[in-house]
Amino acid sequence: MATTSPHQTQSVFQALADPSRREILRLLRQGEMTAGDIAAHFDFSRASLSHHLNLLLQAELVRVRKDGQRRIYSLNTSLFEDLLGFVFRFIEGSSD
Amino acid sequence: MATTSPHQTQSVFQALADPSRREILRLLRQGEMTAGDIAAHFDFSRASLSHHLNLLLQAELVRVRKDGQRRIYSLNTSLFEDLLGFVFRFIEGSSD
DNA sequence: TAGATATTTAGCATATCATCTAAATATGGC
DNA sequence: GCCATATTTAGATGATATGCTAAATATCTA
Repeated sequence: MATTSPHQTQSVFQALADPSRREILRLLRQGEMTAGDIAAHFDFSRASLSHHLNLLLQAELVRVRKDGQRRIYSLNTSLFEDLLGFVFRFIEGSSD
Repeated sequence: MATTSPHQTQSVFQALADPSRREILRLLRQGEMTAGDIAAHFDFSRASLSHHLNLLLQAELVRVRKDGQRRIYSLNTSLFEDLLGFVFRFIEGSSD
């Protein structure tokens, strides 16, 4: 696994501090999803979701690509699978 | 390593979201310290440090015991060594 | 007991965060 | 080009977080 640059440490921890964002990450562990698909799992507005996704992108925890009018989000697995898998398994006791 | 209860997940991630608190945890990896010793490493007031320490205690990331007028803080290593050691090593690239 | 030291608690100001609605941008299909 | 759909951006607002100073609590020593 690659070691990441220190400057993004804060954005990673900050991104993980919100329960909705952690839930987004958990959803994405099952595979990539459009913004709309993700939104369907939450009560808050799409604008709010977009904001959460932006923070996750900044932290490089997720990636995005365009497919027509949709944007498809996926985990940045290189960082996520190793780190977050570990975190959820041992801290939350509820990974996949 | 013991699995922890889900209810403290939020307090753990929240505690880790602040850079000063992460720095406190890093300091404590070298051994237990009094509140005053910890305070000497930071610019903010002792009242603020006390607040940070409280959040770390709530998250069960640190423990405290009394020794006379001092309070001696230490890592709750059962949670910390496994989880945070991993996090700092791979995310921050700067653990020992 | 009085005074000094170590630390926390209380109360307050300011900064940051999560969320909303409304408007903007981009794409697809007719 | 026009309209519908998918999503983001902008701007505002209430809640939460971080920091301060002052006061309270606890312990040690003379």
